[in-house]
Amino acid sequence: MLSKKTKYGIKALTYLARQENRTPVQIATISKSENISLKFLESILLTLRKNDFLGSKKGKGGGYYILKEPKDIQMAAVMRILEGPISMIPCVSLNFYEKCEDCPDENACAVHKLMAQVRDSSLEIFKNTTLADLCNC
Amino acid sequence: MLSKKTKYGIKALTYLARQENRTPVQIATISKSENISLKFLESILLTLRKNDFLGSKKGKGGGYYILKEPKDIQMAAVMRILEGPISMIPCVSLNFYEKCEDCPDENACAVHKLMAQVRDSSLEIFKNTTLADLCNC
DNA sequence: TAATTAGCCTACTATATTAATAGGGTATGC
DNA sequence: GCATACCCTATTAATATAGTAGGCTAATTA
Repeated sequence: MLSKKTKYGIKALTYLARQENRTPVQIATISKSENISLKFLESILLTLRKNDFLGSKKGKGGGYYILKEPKDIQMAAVMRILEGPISMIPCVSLNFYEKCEDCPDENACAVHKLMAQVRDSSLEIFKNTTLADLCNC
Repeated sequence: MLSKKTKYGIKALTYLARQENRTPVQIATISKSENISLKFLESILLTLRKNDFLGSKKGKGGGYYILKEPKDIQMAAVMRILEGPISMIPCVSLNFYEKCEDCPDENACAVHKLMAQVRDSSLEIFKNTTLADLCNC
């Protein structure tokens, strides 16, 4: 299941991508427009800022704005920051690999084999889809 | 994330698919072989039996056995029984659809658009992969 | 420079789900 | 008729998610 964190994060990114001239938008504005808990959104935007997707401006007239061109923001990167691994199981993860405790040989494991295929196809979509594709800009 | 329930269920299915002549296998045998908690596995096999993937035989010499040919068992069906929806978000689910509370128009929703693509590609894999493909039998 | 604005940061809590455990019940077969 | 092995319900522990609370700090504007 996709977490609300990721869902809200993607919605906020598309909202900001649609702004012209990178005008800062206040958290409260996005919160109201997208029906997202203000404080929760605040922490999500903070994460996106720390990972160099967003910039922020303090004080009056401040807010968040997008740093890169939407077409240069791969959804794979967004997913990994907000959601974590793209694969459904750690033993097939490229960026968050972990061995299964119960599984002696992952090359012989049916689950591993299946989930590796799913990861490949999902990853291809996330890599080939940019923020620009999602917000029509 | 894939639940252990699904992971264990798939492992048990492949184990049973490899048995010749549909000889019943005891829960304890699978539990030891695959390093799965016996009681947890018990409930998983029960679910698979109730959904007509497995048959069971009580008493001495009893156990579980597979009912259909492994090549006729789509992983999509297994996933839906054990894991639930294949999509990452209810609003794009074909079998477990739910509207998002916060989203006024899902056709305009970036998350919806992205997740629909991911569901399509995952579903295709789960539909085209059978138990026979996973256990080499 | 003082007041206001709006992001920054830490900590806490409520809820739900998952994973596992416990314990007894019931049908089967030798 | 007794041992075997599946059947079923209930409970609990651990974990992650989602949301809340409250104060701090930097920037802006008058």
